[in-house]
Amino acid sequence: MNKAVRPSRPQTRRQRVEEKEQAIIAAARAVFGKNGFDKAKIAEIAKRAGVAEGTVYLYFENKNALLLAVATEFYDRLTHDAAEGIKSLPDTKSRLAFLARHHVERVAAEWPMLSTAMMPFKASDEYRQTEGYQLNRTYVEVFDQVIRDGINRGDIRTDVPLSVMRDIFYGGLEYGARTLRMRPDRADLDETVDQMMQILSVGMLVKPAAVDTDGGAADAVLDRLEKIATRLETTAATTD
Amino acid sequence: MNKAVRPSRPQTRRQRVEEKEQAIIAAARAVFGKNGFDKAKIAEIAKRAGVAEGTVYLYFENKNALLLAVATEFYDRLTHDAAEGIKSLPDTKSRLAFLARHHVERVAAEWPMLSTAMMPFKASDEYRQTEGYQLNRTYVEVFDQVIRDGINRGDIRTDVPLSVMRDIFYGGLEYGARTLRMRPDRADLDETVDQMMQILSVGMLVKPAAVDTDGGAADAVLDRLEKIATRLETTAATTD
DNA sequence: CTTGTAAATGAAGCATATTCATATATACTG
DNA sequence: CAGTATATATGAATATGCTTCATTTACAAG
Repeated sequence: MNKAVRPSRPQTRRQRVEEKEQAIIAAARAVFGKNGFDKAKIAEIAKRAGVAEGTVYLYFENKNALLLAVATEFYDRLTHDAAEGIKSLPDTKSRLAFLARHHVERVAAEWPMLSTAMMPFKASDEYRQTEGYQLNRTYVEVFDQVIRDGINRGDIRTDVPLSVMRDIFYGGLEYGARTLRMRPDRADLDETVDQMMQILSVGMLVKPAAVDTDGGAADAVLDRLEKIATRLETTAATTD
Repeated sequence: MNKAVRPSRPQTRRQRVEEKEQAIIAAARAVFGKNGFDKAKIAEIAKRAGVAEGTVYLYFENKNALLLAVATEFYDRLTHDAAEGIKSLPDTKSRLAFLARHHVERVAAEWPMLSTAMMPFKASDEYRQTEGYQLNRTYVEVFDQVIRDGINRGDIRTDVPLSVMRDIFYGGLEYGARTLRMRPDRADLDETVDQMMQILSVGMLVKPAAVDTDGGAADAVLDRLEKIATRLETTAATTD
């Protein structure tokens, strides 16, 4: 129970433990971020966190669990900021643009960690059973909601499944982020994202111009079909 | 020099060496493919190839070099088949469709290997200096050429850089391939690729060409429909 | 002050990639 | 064909790095 606040630095025992846990996570983030998961040594993480090697295992079951902790913090922030960012945006297009900008910015920043981070998860066919998958799932839920909303508003085409849109959106952005990071000329982030959105939005949005993508052919077919159907329904009650 | 062909199994010394090298690569492909790079044990590869553990290191500097050998074979085939496949295709749109189908099919098939395969390369910021990057570069050159050609023909929009198109194309397809592989319901590959192309082509192709987004399919349907309607109208002579 | 418990330590254990001293097979030479 | 140099092969030894564990230290309660 709480007796009194000791004037010394660390307060209660529990608090000191939490602090240490944070220190280890912070150290891990730094070391993972430097050269990726594989090259990161537990020894270095321990040293940075100011603990013995064995202590790390008092807090995390193994190296993967440590990565998961780092990834969880990252995804929590990412998801939160994504959800927060679209709140004030009124239309589907600007929401998607925001999500794209936000994603690329964050991913490009934490690239070394991320590229390897999800690897232990993504590698296997059982990816779906991993916690890493769940983190990602929660994150992309923000995107999914924007799309569903967009469909209700009539902004988004309905002939392509959500999952396909999601894959193209995030797959494309991830590659884009990587390219951005590698480029020696450090091409402008905003400009690149704009360009990506030019392709993506045209492909996903049902815009007035795109309604007529096929030159009205589909409409003509549908019209004609309706007429025939009506006629068949009214006349022949005999079908096979 | 070639003396005479010995009737025994292995011919010249050089040939036996090459055979063994191939055996090791084949074993490595199998083992990498099973559970990815990390979980693959050199010991198992050696056993499968019928050599001692140390022998592997006579042929390949280390595990990474072995992966590179496997990846090189994969990419060589991939690149060759891609280049071959588009040769007979006349228009930009069908070429892109072919490249997409081809890519997804191959990537989905060799997923466990690939997902980890490029990881040791992709992880670092020096990716561009790796041989893995070069393999990829050569491969996507096929795509780049299709796009450049498409631009000359006026099929492809010019307001978005090639690199952006490339990233979205292959990034999207990679994610799509992964999803396809994970799906328990094993969604139809062709259908999924079609859907992806619906987004990608609208985004990349120039409008006028997009008037005919479905390659004239709608027109064909309409024609057929008209004929059927006419026939129905004339035979069952009951009109309203 | 004593003692039980939580927390921490770093040396030992273990799994694997890689190296190396040694052995074997092959080709060449006289 | 024997002798020898060279290429090839071996598997035990080494190195590295994650993980465990017996021991120690710090803390809180009585």
